[in-house]
Amino acid sequence: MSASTDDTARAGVDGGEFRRPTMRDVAARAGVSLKTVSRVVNAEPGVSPALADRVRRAVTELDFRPNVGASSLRRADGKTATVGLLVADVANPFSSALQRAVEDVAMPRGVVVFSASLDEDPERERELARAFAARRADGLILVPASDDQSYLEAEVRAGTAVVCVDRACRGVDVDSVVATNRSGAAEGVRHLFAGGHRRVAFLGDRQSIWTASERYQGYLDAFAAAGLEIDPSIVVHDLTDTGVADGATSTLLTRPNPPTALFTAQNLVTIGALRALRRLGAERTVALVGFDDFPLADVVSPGVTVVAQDPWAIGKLAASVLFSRLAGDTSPTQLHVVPTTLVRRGSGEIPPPH
Amino acid sequence: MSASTDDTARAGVDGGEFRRPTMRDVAARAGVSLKTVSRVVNAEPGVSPALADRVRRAVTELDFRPNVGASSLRRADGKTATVGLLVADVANPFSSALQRAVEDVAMPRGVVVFSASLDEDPERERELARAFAARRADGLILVPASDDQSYLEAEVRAGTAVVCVDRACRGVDVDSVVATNRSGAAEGVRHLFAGGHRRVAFLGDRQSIWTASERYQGYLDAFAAAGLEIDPSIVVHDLTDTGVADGATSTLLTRPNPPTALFTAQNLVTIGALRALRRLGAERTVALVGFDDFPLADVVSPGVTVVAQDPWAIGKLAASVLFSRLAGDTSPTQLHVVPTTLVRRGSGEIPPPH
DNA sequence: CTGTTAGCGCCTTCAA
DNA sequence: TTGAAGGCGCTAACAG
Repeated sequence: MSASTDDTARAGVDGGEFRRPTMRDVAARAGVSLKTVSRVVNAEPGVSPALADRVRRAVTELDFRPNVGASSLRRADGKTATVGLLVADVANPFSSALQRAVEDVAMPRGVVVFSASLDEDPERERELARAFAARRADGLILVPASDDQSYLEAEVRAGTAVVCVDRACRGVDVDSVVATNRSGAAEGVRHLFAGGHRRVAFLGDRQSIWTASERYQGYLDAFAAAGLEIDPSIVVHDLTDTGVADGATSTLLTRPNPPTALFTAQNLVTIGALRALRRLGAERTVALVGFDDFPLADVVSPGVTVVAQDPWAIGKLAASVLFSRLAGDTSPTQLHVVPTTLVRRGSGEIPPPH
Repeated sequence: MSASTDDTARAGVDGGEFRRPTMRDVAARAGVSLKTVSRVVNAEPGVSPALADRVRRAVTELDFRPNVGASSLRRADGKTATVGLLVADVANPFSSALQRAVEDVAMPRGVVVFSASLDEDPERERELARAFAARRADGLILVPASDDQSYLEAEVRAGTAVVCVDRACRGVDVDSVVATNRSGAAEGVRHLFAGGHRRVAFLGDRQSIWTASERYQGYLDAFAAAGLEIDPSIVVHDLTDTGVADGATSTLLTRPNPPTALFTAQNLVTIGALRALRRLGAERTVALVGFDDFPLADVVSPGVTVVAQDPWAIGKLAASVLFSRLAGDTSPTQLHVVPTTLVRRGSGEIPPPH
């Protein structure tokens, strides 16, 4: 039952598994040398049509799949036609739009994408970058979870292209693509001021996250420019998911002298605030401006006014930069800045009471 | 400038790139044999602590990264600690929740995930499955876009584990994990009947998609069980994105004798219908039940009643099955069925006029 | 406990 | 235009 007297395509493993056909098998079947098969498979010129045809037939008959790992081992450029993508959470709409954009640039080039979620954990960032490097990804697109990417220097020197997205890389000289977090946040808060609000609460994620602290700076900028004092009791950080954002919003709105408007600095925070507003029946009395757009922001009522980033455009740009580096572009690295836009949908235009 | 007289770590490529250190480099630096390095790197027993330490130091000093491709080439099991995930669209909430679940099962095992979007294109399915196979993914989790996966047979025979999700695989004997599409859809429609509706429209995706046709069957089942006639003029198929779903809903509701309730058979269709309902100011007069839950379904007003699938649970199950197959489970393949649940949120409880 | 030899599947270099 | 030899980085099988 487990005896393997057949030496062509059976593995010795039990369960009746077959050995994958190799170029040698294809060559034998087509009656040519291994190198000729290699030429045909890689579309190298200089093979007579007759031979090429015989090879192609053998390839389909045997269901031959070239082994990219083996070929990159010997190949001059060592490329694997693989890139890695590290985001905060693939289930977050910002991340998944980014991922889709990267895919859309990679696929037409025959490049496949590794992806992984970091959950803002610096250790996971390093582990997964290492895991992708061990699989010899040609490039890495990374939404940094840590504040120092110098651990990537060896990879970069070895020829791995790296692009940081959403937050700039630090400790290593590579390209980054970021949005106008600070000025965009300031614009959102100014919009609330323009509507007559003075008590504008800030709800944001952990300040150790670069974008979170930038957006908080924008909030501060807007207050400073308007000559207004900040009330630290309506500033809340460390909101890491919708649940805690919901709770924090409740607390804020049910205390004495509540804010008349909310600025939520991240999409999950916005959604949490939205839930709280609805539960309290306050969605038409308390103004809300969120940073980062999300699906259905236009369908809830009132629609949610946001400072929108374009994750798809950001991803496209990041991937384009990555591939041009892989193609040999050695110009100085750049920090690419993508503008945000204020999208008025109703929630941000609610006037203060009085 | 491009001369390379240095033979240690410089590549001949211009641009000053460095060759990656190999086990040989580590061995030389630690003053041991290559095999000893291999043992330490792979945590094989039988290396004296002193040597192991020297090796580990050399590894960090050189920033050595083992080459998984090369190792799998020689390794007995040929495994790459890599799985591929093929979904309809990573940017769709159902797909991205699924992806996250797969990741959560894979990561603790040191397995990384390739992912790709198929956009319901059968050709892309085959191309990407082939691309993942060429990189020797140990397993494949697949939301089929085509109705025949027999092209995977060679992979399966070669030992690649395959699990189909959302729709059962056909043409190849592998595990599948699906939801109760037909009975769930019937339950959703029955719920509208129970609320007094008789004119219930069906809005769905292309019937060539297995889940779409199953859900349509459920719609038919509910009508048959209730002894009601179907009005084909309020049945619309081929709704492939939110835009066309929005348009179709508008058309349906602005014609004479419009339906009093909508059954939308996919999350993007539900969202499109929602947009149309709001634009027409009909969200509180026309009932709506959607198949498949989506973020913020509870935040819009009224909340959207849905037949919910649990993509995270489905993904967890699919990944568990995959890894148990990879671990050697050879029991007969199964069709795992995950139940759907009706979630009442308001839109499905709107009564008919009169 | 440590090292040597051979070869995984493929591409490079070079010769016919 | 075709093919033979050698080696990429690593591990299996066997020595010592």
